[in-house]
Amino acid sequence: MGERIFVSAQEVATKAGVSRSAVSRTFTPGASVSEQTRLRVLRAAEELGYHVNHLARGLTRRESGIVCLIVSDLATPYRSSLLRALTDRLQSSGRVAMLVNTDRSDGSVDRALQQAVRYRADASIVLSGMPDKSIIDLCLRSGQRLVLINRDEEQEGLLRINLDDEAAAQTAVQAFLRAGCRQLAFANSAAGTPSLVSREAGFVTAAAKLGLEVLVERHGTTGYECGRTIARRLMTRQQRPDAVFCATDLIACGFMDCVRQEFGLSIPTDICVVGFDDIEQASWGSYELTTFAQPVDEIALETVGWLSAPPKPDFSAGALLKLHAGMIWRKTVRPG
Amino acid sequence: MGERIFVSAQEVATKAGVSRSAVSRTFTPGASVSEQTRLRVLRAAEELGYHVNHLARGLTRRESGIVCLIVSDLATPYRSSLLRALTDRLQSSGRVAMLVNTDRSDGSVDRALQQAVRYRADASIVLSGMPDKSIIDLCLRSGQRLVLINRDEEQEGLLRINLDDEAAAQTAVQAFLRAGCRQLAFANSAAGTPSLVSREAGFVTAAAKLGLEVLVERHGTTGYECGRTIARRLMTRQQRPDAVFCATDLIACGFMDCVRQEFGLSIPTDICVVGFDDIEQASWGSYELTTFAQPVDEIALETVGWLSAPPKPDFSAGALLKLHAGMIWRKTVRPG
DNA sequence: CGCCGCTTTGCAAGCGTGTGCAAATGCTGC
DNA sequence: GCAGCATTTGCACACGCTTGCAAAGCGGCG
Repeated sequence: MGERIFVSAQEVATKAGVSRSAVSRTFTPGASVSEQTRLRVLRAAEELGYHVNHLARGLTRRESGIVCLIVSDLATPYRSSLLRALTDRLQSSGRVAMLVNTDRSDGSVDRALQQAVRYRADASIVLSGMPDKSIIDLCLRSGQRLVLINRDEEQEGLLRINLDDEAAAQTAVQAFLRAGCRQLAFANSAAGTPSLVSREAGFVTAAAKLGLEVLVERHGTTGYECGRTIARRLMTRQQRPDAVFCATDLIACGFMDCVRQEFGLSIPTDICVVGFDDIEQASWGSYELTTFAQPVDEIALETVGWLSAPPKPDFSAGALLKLHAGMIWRKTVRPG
Repeated sequence: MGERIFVSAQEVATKAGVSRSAVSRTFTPGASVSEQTRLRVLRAAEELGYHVNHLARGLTRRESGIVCLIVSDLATPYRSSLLRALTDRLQSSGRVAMLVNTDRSDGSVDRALQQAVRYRADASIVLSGMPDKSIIDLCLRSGQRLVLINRDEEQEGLLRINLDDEAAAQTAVQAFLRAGCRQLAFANSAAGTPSLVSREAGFVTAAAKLGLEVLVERHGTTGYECGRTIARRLMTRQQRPDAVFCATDLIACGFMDCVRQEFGLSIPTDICVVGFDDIEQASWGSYELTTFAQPVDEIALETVGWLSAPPKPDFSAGALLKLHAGMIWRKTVRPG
């Protein structure tokens, strides 16, 4: 037990009666080996249970195949589905994902990136938090590719993927108008994340352009409970809203449950609701929430596409990608 | 761009005016270095932006610090919360998680474990699928620790963590009886996962002991839609159940939505429902589901505890840990 | 001042792999 | 049989780190 007995390329070489280089070349795609020795090596490797040591390989190749995913709120529906899409794409491109959970202390995004550097990750994908500029520099200097998803960071040399939150907000306003709503509201958490901020701002300005004011309410951390609390606040105002855009589907679910159960309202008759993310629960029978879909697969596709792209100065020098979040019509907004 | 310029221990050594060993020892807890040189090394390292290369360290130490998590259905509430607990505990024990998603093809659990061997992972934790015996052997021979969660595998030398599904099922039967239910049913998927199987078997035999028969319905893959379909089947039988134990909270949610919306029943007046897992949605206002809680934190705790334990033959030689799933009383079962 | 014991330091041999370079091999055409 | 060429092979160094071992430094005590 605990012997840690690995078979090395040398052993395979002796067993197959070739040099160690031959073994190495057999497992290096595109290297020069004759078919005959290749087969002999493969057979010997099979019998001995040999597997290339990727730590050693990463050491010499200066390319580990590791991509670091830096995530918080891992157990949240949207985050976990993005995570699934990313790992899936990464794996089918021959890479392997290293997962760093930054739920605990703050400043841990920086520590996560240091971890990535220590393991010589080829790239890091940040789904949460804002890394310090000095750490970003460290990563870039280490030749690490960096992708920030839904973050605002003006640094050059990295890929940023954002959604067109403003456009979505504008669409929401129009949908509410067509449904005949007069008093708009926005339900947000107090987290102040870039995407949340721009959804709110987009909604407010789009409404303002049409001469409408919106009641904005912010509270706590992004999630179900936040939605419930905001519903209570919003529905006890003298000016009750008849349309509310929730910054997140989770918030929307909480909002709807509270509004129905504690205020006896029915959706969309009394009040229209729109969410954002299109988590699985949004399609459940209790909600049937009209919402905007996070293009999770597209995000993953673009991300690992960029990782695989040759380092052309124009492309890999950094870019901002703005993806579209399409509206999913369900039953929480009255059709125009 | 893409220069991959790393600073090595040698450079730090020259800058600090010491030998390379001194640098290495500075970053090795418990090694013998004088405070004076330690500080000099740390300063030089800081200025140069040096970070120990964990690939190289893993090579010599024969201990990579990597733990491989093998998961399917990553985006599912229960799985993602278990994943969060595990990464959290792993990180605070100084390890790092490598995530392998086995959603795609079958046999991929085996490939995932091979991946773990290639990266010389210290351990692998399998949350899904059944690895082949030969691969398990490969892992054990490689000195890798292996943890199977909710899997049935009779192999020696690894840790298995299961829940006491039978006990939970028995508790459910009793709760239903106390609520005055007469016709029991079990809603399951067709996945045939060990935990699903033993929940069903436990429920059926516990009922049988009390002279009750249960209507068992299985369909499709474990999830919300499965619950809806089963509800339709169960509620159109001539013998309608008035109590149903769902193998999973997701199934229960689908079941409840369908039963309320398509059959106009109310819970728990017309029918009692119990789920399993205690996912976040179970506590949402639309469900308030009485269910059994997966002891996620305890699972994570036991797992990394075992990983850290010294390889005593009696303990680390393998063990079966049966954890308790406590009942969470909400509002889908009439109180006795 | 010399000896002893303890801590600190440097040397050098690994860990397992990739790869440039030169030697060896095989093959073709005369 | 031999020159000429393409392919295959082996040697040896490099990658960045840990660690056993012996030498060096340091302080105390007789």
